[in-house]
Amino acid sequence: MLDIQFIRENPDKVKENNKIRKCHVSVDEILKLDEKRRALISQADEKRAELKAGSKSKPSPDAIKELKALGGEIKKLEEALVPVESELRELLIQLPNMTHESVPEGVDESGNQEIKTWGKKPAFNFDIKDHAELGASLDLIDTERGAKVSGSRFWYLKNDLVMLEFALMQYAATFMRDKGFTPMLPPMLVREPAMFGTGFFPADKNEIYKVNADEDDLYLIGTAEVPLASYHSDETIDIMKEPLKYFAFSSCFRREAGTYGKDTTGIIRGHQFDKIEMFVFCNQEQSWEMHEDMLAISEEFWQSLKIPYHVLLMCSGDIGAPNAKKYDIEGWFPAQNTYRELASCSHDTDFQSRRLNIKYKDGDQSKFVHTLNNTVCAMGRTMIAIMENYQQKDGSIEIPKVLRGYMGGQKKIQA
RNA sequence: GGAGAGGUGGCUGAGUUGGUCGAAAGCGCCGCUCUCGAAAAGCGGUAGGGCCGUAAGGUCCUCGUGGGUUCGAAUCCCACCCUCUCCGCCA
Repeated sequence: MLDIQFIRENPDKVKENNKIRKCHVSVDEILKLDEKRRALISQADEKRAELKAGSKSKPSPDAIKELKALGGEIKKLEEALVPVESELRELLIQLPNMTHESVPEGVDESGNQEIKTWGKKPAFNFDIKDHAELGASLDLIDTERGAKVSGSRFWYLKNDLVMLEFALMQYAATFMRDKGFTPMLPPMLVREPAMFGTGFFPADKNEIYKVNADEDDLYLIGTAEVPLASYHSDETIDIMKEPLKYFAFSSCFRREAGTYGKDTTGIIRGHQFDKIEMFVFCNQEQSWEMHEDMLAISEEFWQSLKIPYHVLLMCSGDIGAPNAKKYDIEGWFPAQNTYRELASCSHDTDFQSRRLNIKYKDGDQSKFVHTLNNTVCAMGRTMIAIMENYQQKDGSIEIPKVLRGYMGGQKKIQA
């Protein structure tokens, strides 16, 4: 959500931003409604002040007659205000965040800039398998029975792949704790305000599962970002010296509407996966540096797993509505001969904190916090990267050195 | 799921026969006085937000949330949310 005062004072900037963010909401319409709204409020306030003054002690019968009339006028103004406010709000919540100046302009993923590559892509002297083939031959993934029980895009993980996920979770959690982040296990069902506050509603509503639609107002989270961001909602937090840094494990649920036929083999895209996410509440002065720090933490993580990757600076047309700026880290997937998204590092400035009402005190000034989020480790995709990059000629999979300690010293996954 | 109690400012907690109550008191916090300094004591200040205004300031809204009754509501009515206690059930 943008500050209405900012829009009032910088309509051209907002219009320009809408253009590069592919948003078609009319800024002029917003300004018109805003003006209407303020006029109505002023009128109503004036009359209400009159009414209040007149009602202080017991008024005479004559005075009551007048006050009654006044009350009617106020009611009329209030009724006129209702549609104006709801229309204004409807438009405001559709506006994307203001784009940071360092973000390249572009219409889709073709506009993203590769700003770094790391690691040597493995050279194989044998015919490599993709992760689905490896999963089948080593009895690690059962997609057929997943579909039988729950439908398409569901699966069972089995045997050493399960143990590998537990090892990864343990490794990633320890890694983040050692970086000074507070470990969390959040609720995976949230109410509507949490979804709205983080920006998933209204923009991505059709991506979200609603539970017991008629009975409960609960939604399955698509990422731990939602409960983490909402953790401090309606609070004033103390972050002038140090930001508040958290990481959380959660399962993630996504409807994947409109992805028919996309990534249908293996476990690259499913309705449910496990992920560890980091989330930071930061003051406005330190947040841009924090964003770079978070990217650096991610890079260190992938380097420790020795997964080749590159970093993309996402363009204006390919970032989500809450983002002011975003980096993606894409890992090398040898069987697809391409990079695929492993992590997404976003700076949302005060877009979420305005909706969630999270502030901090800077001296005697009250300001909205900046929120940042970044994937630590999405288990499924990470395991694909491990399986494919670490596969051996004999069909086995080597286990990355840093994970072996969490698997009782096991070095390989083999039949 | 059944029965009951309750949600007031950073915290504790008054206020429920509707009328200068956005709200007593205490704690906490900030400032000043006293002191070489600190403590104690005394004095003063101390919620958030909208709108108008360069500002000073003015004005309105908010006592869980949303509606309603009334000239006037923290106080009355309705719906919802949350917390606590007891019973039942349960990983």
